[in-house]
Amino acid sequence: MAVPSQKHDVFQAIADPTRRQVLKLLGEQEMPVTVISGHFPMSRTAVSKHLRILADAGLVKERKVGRETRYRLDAEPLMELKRWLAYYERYWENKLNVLKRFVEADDGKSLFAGLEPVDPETKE
Amino acid sequence: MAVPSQKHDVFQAIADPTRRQVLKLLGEQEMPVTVISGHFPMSRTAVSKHLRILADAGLVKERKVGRETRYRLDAEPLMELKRWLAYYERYWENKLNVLKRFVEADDGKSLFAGLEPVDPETKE
DNA sequence: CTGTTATGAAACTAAAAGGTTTCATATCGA
DNA sequence: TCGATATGAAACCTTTTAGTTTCATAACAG
Repeated sequence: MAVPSQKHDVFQAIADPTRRQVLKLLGEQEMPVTVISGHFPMSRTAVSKHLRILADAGLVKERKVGRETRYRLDAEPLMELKRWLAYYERYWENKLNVLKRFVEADDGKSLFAGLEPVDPETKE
Repeated sequence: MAVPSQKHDVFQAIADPTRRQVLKLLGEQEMPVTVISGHFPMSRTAVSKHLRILADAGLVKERKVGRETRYRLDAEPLMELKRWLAYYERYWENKLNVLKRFVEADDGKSLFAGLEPVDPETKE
């Protein structure tokens, strides 16, 4: 119930440039497939498929209005991406990367190794 | 020169679960292909290909040490992802989403439309 | 009712992705 | 020098992906 069976995950969904553009477009405003596909050099059916993939990942929601289906952005699943990304932030935070990684990995023992191009390959 | 020709971009690179695991593994420590592939249920060659894709996206760096090649994480390209993601943060920040989007899009005119299920389909 | 519009499903295609196995090359160790 | 180790390149295979075209269905407008 929490995870709607998801054939496609967020990482996969945003891997395609077209789909990223679609997301951006739908951020502005809800719109039907025909309008969306007007922004792309491909058939409406192709865009429709992209929309299904996005919907699968939970990134867009659909709403029927008469004979048309309106699509809109749901950014919530991007939080997973954000969390994933957060893990790596420490690696680029600043010039202290090397030191920080070293300290965290080594728990403070041998504090001064690894600050030079010392290379763990000298391990024996 | 700035952009190293990149056949693969970051979005594509992290789309594959195996590659995400490789990244995580390499965050801990630099290591050669043989060691890396020991963590995966596939051939060394397959892992090697994943590494080339990651390297293509700039996410890993290689260093030759004798007969082996050591790979290590370079998280820098993930900043592009972070920037991309930042755009969407406003959509999940809090319950004021609807209001915020409306205000930003409309530049303050007609402040009270759109707060109800008003639906732009009533456009004529 | 009739024709037009909006859309998804189906069938098909070409190219890319993710693997495998085999082979060539370079470095190590003795 | 010789055999073992580490690795990338090549050729090949299978499944997915991104598109296309065609078709059926549902809702609208007269």
